[in-house]
Amino acid sequence: MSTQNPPDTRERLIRSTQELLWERGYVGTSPKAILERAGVGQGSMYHHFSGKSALALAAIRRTAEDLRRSAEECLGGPGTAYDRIAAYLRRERQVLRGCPIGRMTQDRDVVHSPELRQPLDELFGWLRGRIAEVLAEGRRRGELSAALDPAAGAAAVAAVVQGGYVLARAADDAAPFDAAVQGVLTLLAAQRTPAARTTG
Amino acid sequence: MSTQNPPDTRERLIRSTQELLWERGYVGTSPKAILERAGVGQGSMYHHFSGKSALALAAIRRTAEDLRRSAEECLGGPGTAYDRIAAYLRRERQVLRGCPIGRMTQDRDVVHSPELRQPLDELFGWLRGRIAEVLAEGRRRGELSAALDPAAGAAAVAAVVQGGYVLARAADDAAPFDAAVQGVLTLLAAQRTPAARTTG
DNA sequence: GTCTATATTCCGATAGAC
DNA sequence: GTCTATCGGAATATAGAC
Repeated sequence: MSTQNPPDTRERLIRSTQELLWERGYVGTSPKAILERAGVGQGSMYHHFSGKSALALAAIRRTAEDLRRSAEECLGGPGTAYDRIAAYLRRERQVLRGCPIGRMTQDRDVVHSPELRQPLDELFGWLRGRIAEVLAEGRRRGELSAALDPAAGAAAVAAVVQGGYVLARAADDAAPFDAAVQGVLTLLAAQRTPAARTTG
Repeated sequence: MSTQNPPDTRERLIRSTQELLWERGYVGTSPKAILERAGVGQGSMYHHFSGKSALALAAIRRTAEDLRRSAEECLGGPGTAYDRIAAYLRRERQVLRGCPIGRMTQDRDVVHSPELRQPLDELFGWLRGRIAEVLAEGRRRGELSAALDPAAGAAAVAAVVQGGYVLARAADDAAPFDAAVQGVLTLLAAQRTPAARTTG
């Protein structure tokens, strides 16, 4: 826990690293670039962190926490299960920048390090579980068909988001992301029981 | 077009690059590593290619061609529209290695280069179009509900595959990929008209 | 065509002054 | 705590022999 005053050196280092990891990935992010963006010298970084990987770990954990909070805002919101999934899928995103955590899965040094991979595993594990809860609740309430498997449906919803980023970046256009979201929502809407179709 | 005899130097360079781009991405792949894997000297590479990016372009194009052929084998196969989508989603994959083309979308140098991004755009553009064709055909034949939008459904199917890789790599486990595929197939199965439910 | 030797720059980390 | 100076090694490319 750091002091919550004006961003100190340690805090600036973490935030610079969060940005750079998002933009360039782990391999593509050099300590030098981090220091320049943070506006501090090399000595500061090695005073606060043992090296690049320790700083990356702090940055990845911070980003994962932020994403989790942001997802919970939608998934824990009001409305039917379908409404909450739709809110999550349609929430504002910088589609062409991709997912700051999802991108880490394409970085060899990250997935090969148990420490660095752990926050990724935890975030996506939590996300799939949380979406599955919402779907299961919808089923219990009679909003959604009993034929829907919450765990599988949740994995599909989470995958559509991550894959949507990939398709959008390949096209340099957010349209494929939006189409994928629309596609899975249409499929999910068909799982609603007649009684639940008053919204959406 | 190269000679199709025993793999010559140029061919070995391309294949080494295909492997390394898959394993390490563009930024993480050095000419030195390519040469060592191909078993040739530095001079050979700069004789056949102008540099790293030209060699990467040849490798990416080759990989995209291979993936396209492989996808067409499933999508152009026999059976109902649902069967063909299911065959594509369930075809054998090295899930934890990820998609060799999808991973390129997380590489800054690749998406920022119009030349290097083009094969990615073409492959995923073709894939979404091809899946949409299959869905549209299924709708015309009365196998699938008229409520299903082929383009959006196709984007969702393609996204589930790409996102499935991301979830699996984060978990270091293929299970989330399989769950996502199962999830979207269950949703798609619900779009089949009663007459088409003799298979699957 | 293919090789080795070399050039230049950047990487990630350490040393030590202030 | 923060800075600059420096290290050993790797990245990408060029030069030039064979």
